[in-house]
Amino acid sequence: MDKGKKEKLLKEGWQVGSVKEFLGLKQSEAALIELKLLLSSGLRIIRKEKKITQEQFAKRIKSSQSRIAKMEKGDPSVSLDLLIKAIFALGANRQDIVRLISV
Amino acid sequence: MDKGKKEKLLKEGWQVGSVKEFLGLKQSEAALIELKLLLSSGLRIIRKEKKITQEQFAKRIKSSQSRIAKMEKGDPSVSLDLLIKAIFALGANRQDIVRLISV
DNA sequence: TGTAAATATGTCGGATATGACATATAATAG
DNA sequence: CTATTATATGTCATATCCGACATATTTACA
Repeated sequence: MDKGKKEKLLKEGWQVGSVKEFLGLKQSEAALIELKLLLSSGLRIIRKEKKITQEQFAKRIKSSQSRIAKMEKGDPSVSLDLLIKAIFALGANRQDIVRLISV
Repeated sequence: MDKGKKEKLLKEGWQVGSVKEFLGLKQSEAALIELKLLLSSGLRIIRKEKKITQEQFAKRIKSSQSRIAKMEKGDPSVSLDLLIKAIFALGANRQDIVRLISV
């Protein structure tokens, strides 16, 4: 490939090395899902430690029981924002989050 | 407060200890914002390490330059999901995320 | 300086996540 | 078993976030 063309392609985003990066995108999707699952199960564990029901917790954070259930089940409709907001609302701090997602 | 009433209130969410928990909610909001800011600046650092512009990066992850700018500036319209997806897309892994948010 | 590249800011229509609700299923006691 | 309580699942209207675009501002460097 000639130099000028390569530069142009690079400027446009990928093209050069695109297959690898396509995999990269799928990888990062997978990494995000893994992360969410770690937080989902962490949320459930912490809530149970606090000995409250999904319904009680939902009222505290002005959400709904069904959404809490979805959070803890790793439902794809649940955002990272909501998950982490919920974990913080249970009294956890950043280090607790770190512990949850470190393996 | 009599026992039955307290149980009923607890069942409804907070009421008992509500001021503390109100603060707790604001605290968790603050914690979430702090977290996002750590990731925002982390994203910028990693992108610069990779020596690519916001525009190039945007094309790779099928986003837009303006959204990348907002991510890195900690704009409130940017979700945690998008931030972390972007960081993963730059080749980072979970441990890298952990490093970014550990103080 | 000037000027081109990079980044920031504002806005918008469409896409996705939200709480709420109904209802189904599972778990726990009596 | 069978009530009662807890959790799960499906759906919906509204709220929020998204990429895209236009444009302003900042940065880099001749």
